[in-house]
Amino acid sequence: MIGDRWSLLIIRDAFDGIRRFSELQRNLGLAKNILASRLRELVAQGILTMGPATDGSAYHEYTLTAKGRELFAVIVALRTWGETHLFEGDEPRSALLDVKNELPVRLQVTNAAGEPISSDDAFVRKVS
Amino acid sequence: MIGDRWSLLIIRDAFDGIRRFSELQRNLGLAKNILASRLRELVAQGILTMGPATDGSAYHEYTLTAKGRELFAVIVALRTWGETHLFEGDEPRSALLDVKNELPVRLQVTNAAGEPISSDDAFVRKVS
DNA sequence: CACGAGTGGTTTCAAATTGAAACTGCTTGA
DNA sequence: TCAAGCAGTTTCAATTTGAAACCACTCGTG
Repeated sequence: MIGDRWSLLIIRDAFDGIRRFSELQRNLGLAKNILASRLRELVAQGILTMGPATDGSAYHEYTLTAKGRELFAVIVALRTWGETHLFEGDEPRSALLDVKNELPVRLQVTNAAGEPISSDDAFVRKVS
Repeated sequence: MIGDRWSLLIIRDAFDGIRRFSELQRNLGLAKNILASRLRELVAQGILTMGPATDGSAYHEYTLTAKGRELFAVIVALRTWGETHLFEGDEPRSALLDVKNELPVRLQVTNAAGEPISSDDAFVRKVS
């Protein structure tokens, strides 16, 4: 799933409201066969569904399932990191804003009490 | 960076304290040439650094830079999603816990006021 | 209602990437 | 001292990618 170049970008676009095959292809600039293959995989994994278009046309569109929408935090995290590290100086960038007040969205790793923590404050435990 | 199968897994292992080449290779089960190539790339991108080993041996080890450590939220998000969706039933899984109280770590997308939001509550704005 | 453009793919084929295995040279511990 | 481990590199076959051509269907326009 995360194991390739395009799947997460497709999911990101899906969160941005992109639903159509051709729109995805133009947006991402990937080959149509690769896009078709990735969409097939994402549908098979239950992250996207293919349904009839909502605009009345005979085409169909891809939308996120509940399982797919749960990737929101992943996309926000990657977007945040990318915005601060993947640009040099004056390149075009974008921000994720709250619909209501248009202030930037934030992402926090917290403990059970809701206090922000860093990687030093956490450890992994194997669970059988 | 996110554009391949192994880089994020290497970074995840780095957060788990894996620092040595051979340890990464055993853990991830990838070919040594691919691992060497990915480590080179990650170092070149300033996500990892290669330094002398801290255990006194003449070998060296890879550690996360500040830029790399800022990927913590991404790794936590992916880990959380994977734990709830990538296992069926009784397979081995792991949890990320707070060092102090051993309670699970959580991840939240919030607005500026700190209130949790979903993908419907946010939109992307292009900024020049 | 014909037709040119757009949609949503599949097929084909060359080029790039991956992965397994063998090989190398240095280090470590017994 | 010497076998095992570390940290790679090289080689080569197999898989994956990406560009381009092709195809069938649908839409809007005149």
